[in-house]
Amino acid sequence: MTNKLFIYNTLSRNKEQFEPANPPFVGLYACGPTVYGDAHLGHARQAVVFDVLYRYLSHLGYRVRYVRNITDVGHLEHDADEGEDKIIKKARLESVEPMEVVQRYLNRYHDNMRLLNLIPPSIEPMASGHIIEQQQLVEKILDAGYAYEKNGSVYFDVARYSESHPYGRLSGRKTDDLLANTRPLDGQSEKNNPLDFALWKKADASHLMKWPSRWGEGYPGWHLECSVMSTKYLGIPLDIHGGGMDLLFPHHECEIAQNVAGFGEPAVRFWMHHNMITINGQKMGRSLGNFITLEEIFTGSHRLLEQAHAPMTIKFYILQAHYRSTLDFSNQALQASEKGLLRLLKAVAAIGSLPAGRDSSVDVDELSRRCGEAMNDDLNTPILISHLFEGVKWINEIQEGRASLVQEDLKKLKELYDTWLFSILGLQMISPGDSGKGISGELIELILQLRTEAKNRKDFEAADRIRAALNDLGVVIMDRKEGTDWEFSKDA
RNA sequence: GGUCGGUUUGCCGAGUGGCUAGGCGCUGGUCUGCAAAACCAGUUACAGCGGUUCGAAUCCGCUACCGACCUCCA
Repeated sequence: MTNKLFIYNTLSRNKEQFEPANPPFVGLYACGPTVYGDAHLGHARQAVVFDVLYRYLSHLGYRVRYVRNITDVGHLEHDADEGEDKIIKKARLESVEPMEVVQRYLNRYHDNMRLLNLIPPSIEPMASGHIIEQQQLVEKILDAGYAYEKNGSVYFDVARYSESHPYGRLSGRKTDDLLANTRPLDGQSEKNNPLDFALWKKADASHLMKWPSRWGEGYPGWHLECSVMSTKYLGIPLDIHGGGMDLLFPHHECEIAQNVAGFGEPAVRFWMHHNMITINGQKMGRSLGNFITLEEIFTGSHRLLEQAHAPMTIKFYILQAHYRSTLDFSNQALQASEKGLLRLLKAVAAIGSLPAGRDSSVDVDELSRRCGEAMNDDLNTPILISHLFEGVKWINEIQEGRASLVQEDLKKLKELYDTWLFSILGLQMISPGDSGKGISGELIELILQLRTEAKNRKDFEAADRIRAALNDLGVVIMDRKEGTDWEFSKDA
């Protein structure tokens, strides 16, 4: 497992060597958000994980088409029979057009993603823009005999399907178990079987978002959009389909069933699922109401937050855990990430001014190799980051004169960070200059000159007073051998 | 209830049989007028019990606790 990329495939529950179906092209699809509210930490994890995958595949030389959908219709609030579309519900609450809700939260989502320095997907299709295609897939499934129409709605026939195909393979479920453990539905269900799911739902007169179809006015079921849009833009089979573990069942299971029924094959080669962010040991989610939005984190406005955190801190915090592990939120964890990231970035910023040595006491090539090895092992970003800190140690030691690198190796070290830290992990330098309550750098320099003069007179009381006053204004002073350095404190 | 997963040092979090990740914190030291920063050193854990093995955090079994999914959720 050295120079080949291995990815954990949920289908096999094993790490498998990744090869695209049609090299050098890679089709990557990830389930994106339903835009009826602000993105929270969990959405950030989804986006960060697949952004890194996208970047890494590109780094390996693949030509990747990355598709991330936007769900703007068809997502039911409760049970499929009695549900109300989430977007519509929000629109009613806010007395606006459904598409106004979609647009508002989509814009905000994009703002958040930009702050996290994520590369926009190649294509970001919306469910509402693919109604015709979704209807076509419903017809195919009907023609194949795996669905039935009832009162203007169309349902997938799970029982029929599972006679000849394994339903539940991805999520490790058995149809019998599912049947035994499904709650009986309230009222009179139209569905033949509780396991059946909606492909097309009839819309009554009051429904805001609906489209004409041969079954009457209605709207598509949620699972349909991903089957349609992933295959439309990435073909069959497509290489990687990702999403949160909470989508494994029923969403992705239904997708596979739809694909097999409609296209004759499962369509997806690798299924990747990232784990959840937890808070107090519980999953952070919209339904539990225990989520913290990205906006709240960036501004520090949530009651559980002790301070605001920069987008890069959030990203670093996410990348310090492996994507298949749960990641627990806490102020302490976030602060630890922030400090670590600042130390890392500080060292990296200093590479350019390191003196070249006559020989190299450490092996940059070896470190670089290990970075690749970490990523090849199912995107082990925590290990990659630990290697990047190894380099930090070197940089600091070179500054202290206790290690050395020849010019060429210094250049390689710089390239190492350009590649792994900036290009693949997609982290950015945090510029502290925009904080500090509008004090100009020149003014600070002037004051520091006065302080240096005071120090030279041995008037330490004055020097300390100046330092304390500047500190209150958010300016941190560091006396070095070469002179006094300063920076705006992070929470100024 | 069913299925699946987890329990790692003060905190976060890697690690699938021997080579004691990493970050944060803490302690001591170097440097400094003092701080800060930086560096050095220390902080050595794997829920419990039993088994396999020359050797287990890592494999097997049991127990306890936690969680995810089974309804929408990244």
